[in-house]
Amino acid sequence: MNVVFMGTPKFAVPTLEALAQAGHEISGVITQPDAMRDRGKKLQPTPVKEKAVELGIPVYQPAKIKNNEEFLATLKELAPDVIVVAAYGKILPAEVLIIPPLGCVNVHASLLPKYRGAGPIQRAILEGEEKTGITIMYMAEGLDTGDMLSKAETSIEKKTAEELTEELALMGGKLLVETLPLLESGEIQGEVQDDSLATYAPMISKKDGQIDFEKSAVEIERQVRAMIPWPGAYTYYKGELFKIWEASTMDETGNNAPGTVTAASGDGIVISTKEGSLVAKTVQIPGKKRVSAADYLKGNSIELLRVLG
RNA sequence: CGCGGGGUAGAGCAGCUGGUAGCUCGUCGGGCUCAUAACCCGGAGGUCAGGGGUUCAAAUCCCUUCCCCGCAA
Repeated sequence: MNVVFMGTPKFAVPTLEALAQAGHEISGVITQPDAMRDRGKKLQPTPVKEKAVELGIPVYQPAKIKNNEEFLATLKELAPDVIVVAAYGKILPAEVLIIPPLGCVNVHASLLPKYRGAGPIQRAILEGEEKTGITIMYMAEGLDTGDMLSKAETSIEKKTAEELTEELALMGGKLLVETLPLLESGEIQGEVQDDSLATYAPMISKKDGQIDFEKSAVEIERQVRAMIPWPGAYTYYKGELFKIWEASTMDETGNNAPGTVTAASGDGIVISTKEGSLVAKTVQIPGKKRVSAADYLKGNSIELLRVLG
């Protein structure tokens, strides 16, 4: 099939690869414009652009999609049978959605209708879901509201958002190439989403990483996993940023105020919470690398009974 | 050239108002102990990221290269 692919971050790359590997003719790749991504450096291409260039596919990076006649014309010229979208980063207007005969198909990282939106993976972890997955769906004008075509599941367990993203990305590419032929032959039809079950997963922001020790240790541990690789779960120790990259929980709540450091050893830095205690296993302070609690304590002292936050 | 922190023994850090380097952990040897990831004694281990400069003398001051990281995006 003649496919136009739209995607931006790392998550979208395996889908692009899967499409190419499945032998589809990818006439164009649309991705976000290059932007300043790293410190000090200059413009950086998106992961999808890098892969597209590697595959020798023409790349388009329109600054905007809406009311962009030139882009619309280009898209029509590419004459895709279907447009595949994976974490592109912008809402597609109706005039784009109607271009491909087979429609626009989205690879979404949740089991819709739950977790519509830009942060489905992290939100599923935060909420303590046992499983999540991939939904391949038609795109509609609403946010992730289109009819569903296929799904695949995986368990969350103690995975981090980074691990889940990688896993789901691969899963998404696989499921997509399995779904496309069925779509082309008309063997499957979209299943309408039950809006009453829908939840919204807003994009993760820096602030989502701030730890609130008034929550339970279990919730905070989920937050730690959900904030990997970005922005990282953090609190403050003596006014300085203190990130926790890996943690476990203990049942003991104790009598200390939430956020109090109650113990520090090679096994971890124990912090009391509203319910249970959090044991920080891997931490990081500004300008330094992530280190195990044991390594951290070799050269840094931690004041017991100090309250973090 | 977005702002900033940092590269010192295997690991994590101190020293940085210049005079050949120190702490904690680990490691090796010994001692104590019923016993120990405990304690005591002793030892090994460092071109102080690379290059250049200032100086009688630089980890410490100046210039530069490489690498790591926090913030901001």
